Amino acid sequence: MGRAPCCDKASVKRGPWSPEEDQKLKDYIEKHGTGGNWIALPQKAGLRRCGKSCRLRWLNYLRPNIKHGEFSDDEDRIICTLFANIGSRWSIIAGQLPGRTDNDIKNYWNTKLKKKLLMSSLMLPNPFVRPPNNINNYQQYLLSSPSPSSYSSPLPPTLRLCDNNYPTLGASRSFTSEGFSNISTNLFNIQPQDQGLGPMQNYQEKESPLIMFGGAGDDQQAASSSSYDEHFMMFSNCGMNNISDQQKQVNLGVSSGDHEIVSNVLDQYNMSCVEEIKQLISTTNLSCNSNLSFFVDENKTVRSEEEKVLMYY
DNA sequence: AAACAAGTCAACCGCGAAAAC
DNA sequence: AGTTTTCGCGGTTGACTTGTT
Repeated sequence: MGRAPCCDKASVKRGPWSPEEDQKLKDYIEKHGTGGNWIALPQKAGLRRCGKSCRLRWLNYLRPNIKHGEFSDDEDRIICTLFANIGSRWSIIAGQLPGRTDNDIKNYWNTKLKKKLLMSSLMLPNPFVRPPNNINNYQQYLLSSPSPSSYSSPLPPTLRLCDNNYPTLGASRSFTSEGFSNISTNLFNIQPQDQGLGPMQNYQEKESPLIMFGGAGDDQQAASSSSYDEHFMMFSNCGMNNISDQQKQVNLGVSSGDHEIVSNVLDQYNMSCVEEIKQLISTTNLSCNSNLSFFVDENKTVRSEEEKVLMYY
């Protein structure tokens, strides 16, 4: 036996709203408010509509100060950053964008922004590639890049999205996607067979700057305490399900120390995106069940990982 | 010009949470 | 304290529009 329907579907009108219905609903709510009862409202307002339908119509279309039309670059950036952090929590994201509705943002993400993001990810150079020594302005370096983008990126170019289920780097043998929004930001070149070897062995050899936000347990400690240097940084306390409180404390301690380390390292690279990354770190709630992983590597095999991104989408 | 494909977005659905009883 | 009702959310649908062949 299923749930009782909220209204008699046979007697209510469905489909697009007519201007007359809109006016009736608007007039009623402006005069009486919603009365805290959407189910009873349509009858009182003289509408042959389901209460849920009225609520949706009001919230998404009729209520005052709704903003329609193009999303700005700032709005794009807010949506992308929040999505990377909290996933498809549209109502929360909408809360940060006055005048926008969760439905609008969800549609915008699904139909446009996701693709826009992907295209910009494929077109822009890897911003974590260390600029040549004679270039001390990273913005300049990007502008002189041989692969300029015809797309405008809604994100700082540091953020590239891919499926968290793809093999992650060797540091992450205890890294899991449990409870993780299915988007994380990754750029890495580690092979699946390298997983489980531990972080330092792999990355020191490559002599590439790698900054990783994410990981847990041994990996995190190893990266943070034993041999961090300019080649490898880690910041996170993610993936800490099923471990002892004591271990959690260790990890949390490690990650709070890393924040400063990461900031210092980012400062060294003189990149235009540094402030955005710092912002991302500071706004990310790294709890046991939520995390942000962020892998960056200057290795030239980045392109193949981006093709995986394409497959995912 | 017609047929088809792809994109868009308003609206619907069903579920879990919260509130009311 | 347990049950029922309502709300709010995220995923999905499908009618309509736009683009392509």
